[in-house]
Amino acid sequence: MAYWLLKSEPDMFGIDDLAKCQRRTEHWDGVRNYQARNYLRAMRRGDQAFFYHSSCAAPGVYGVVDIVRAAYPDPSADDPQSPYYDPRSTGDNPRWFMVDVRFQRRLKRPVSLSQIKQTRALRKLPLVQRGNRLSVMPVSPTEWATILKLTGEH
DNA sequence: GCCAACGTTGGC
DNA sequence: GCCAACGTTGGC
Repeated sequence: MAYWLLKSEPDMFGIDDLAKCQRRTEHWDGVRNYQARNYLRAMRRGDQAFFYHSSCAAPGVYGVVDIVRAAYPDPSADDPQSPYYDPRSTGDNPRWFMVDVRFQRRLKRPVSLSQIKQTRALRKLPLVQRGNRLSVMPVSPTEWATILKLTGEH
């Protein structure tokens, strides 16, 4: 099983929105960056991911989600009405993919970006690397455990 | 709102 | 293939 981190702007879609979804499950669609897409495609059912809130007053890790469906074509790429529309992606040759994620839990104590930056064991996280804007990134088992420790949950 | 950093686009 | 221009991300 692998670990990941998924960014989202809570004003658009936060961890609490996911908890309110039917079956607490939603498509993680709209990813339009090739590196992030490749990570999406590497995800397997049963993987876990941190739900990270970005572009907000207190950026950080707020919850844990389960990957409940591996990558499949993102239909918003084919929808001219969608902000994620990409005419270069076609039905028989899809360019963009999404996974399904299910709410697992909210962290009792979120782990802030500044905490993450202050933690030596997390220095290699793409999240805190200079200029990094990846919205989907891998998290090593050690990093995963380190972040959970920071929540005080163990 | 500012701005640094980055990815993408498109002319050549 | 180069690279300037542009748009986006995201912390502050």
